[in-house]
Amino acid sequence: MPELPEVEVTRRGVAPHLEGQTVSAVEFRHTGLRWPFPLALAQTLVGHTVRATGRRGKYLLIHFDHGTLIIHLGMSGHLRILPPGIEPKKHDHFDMAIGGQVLRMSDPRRFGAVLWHDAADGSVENHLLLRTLGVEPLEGRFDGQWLYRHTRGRSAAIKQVLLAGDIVVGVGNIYASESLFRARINPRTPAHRIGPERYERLAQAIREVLAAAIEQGGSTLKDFIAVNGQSGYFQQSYFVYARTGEPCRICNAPVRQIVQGQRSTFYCANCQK
DNA sequence: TAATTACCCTGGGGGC
DNA sequence: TGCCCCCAGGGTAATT
Repeated sequence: MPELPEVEVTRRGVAPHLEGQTVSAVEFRHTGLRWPFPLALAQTLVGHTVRATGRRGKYLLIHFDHGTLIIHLGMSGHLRILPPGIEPKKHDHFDMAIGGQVLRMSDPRRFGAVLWHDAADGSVENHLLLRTLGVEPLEGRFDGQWLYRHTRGRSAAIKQVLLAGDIVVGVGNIYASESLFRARINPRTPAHRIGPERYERLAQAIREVLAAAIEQGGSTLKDFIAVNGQSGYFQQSYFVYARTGEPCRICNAPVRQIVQGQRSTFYCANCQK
């Protein structure tokens, strides 16, 4: 399932095929994903040129002069760049013909989204879905102090506070478990009970885990296929995620699985206090 | 008012 | 073969 590294790997994969190229056609094969597709998107995009690509959290941004196409991959979505004329398959919901190729979005579980933000409505950062997002974890502003300051009023478990996305974005279920393991913090610890030193370890762990996943091409589990059709392989380096009962790679104690906020959490009770 | 919790959407995969 | 249940991200509504 795409998390921040997969979205960033996807962005880097599609960017050279989109930037500076002009849209020649847009096609939808479904009424919508999480939300209905934007009305008249073909009229909005055809004839316009992609100026740049970007990313905010797990939202992929395709910038035009007159607005931004916002794409979220949900939990099973992926983008591919294809030559024209390839027959769409069952879950291929959205095509954008551009520069002699086709950007195709596939999303079996349809939790993803394709949205349009018009430049007349101001910066895309003001979009309803983007304006409440926390800081980017790979940006300079994000560090242990940032985590410490923004968790003073938060009594919920640190794992769930990370997932909420209002303090730091892009730390999904997999990377939250992995980062907490590396920082040696028990995922059930109330966020406001963690001090500056441990938050510094956590911030560093989050940066390292995400950067390593991007470097390695993103995780795959079952659903992620990179833009060139190759799978990433970060899952080979998991310390705890999906390793219930297997020995901790540090101390050999069995990895535990608990449920927090209806999500599975994996941790080592011996290493994480 | 803000934080937290519960629920919901979908469909692949595993277990029986 | 077919049925049922679980799981996932994250928005929204309900509750604390």
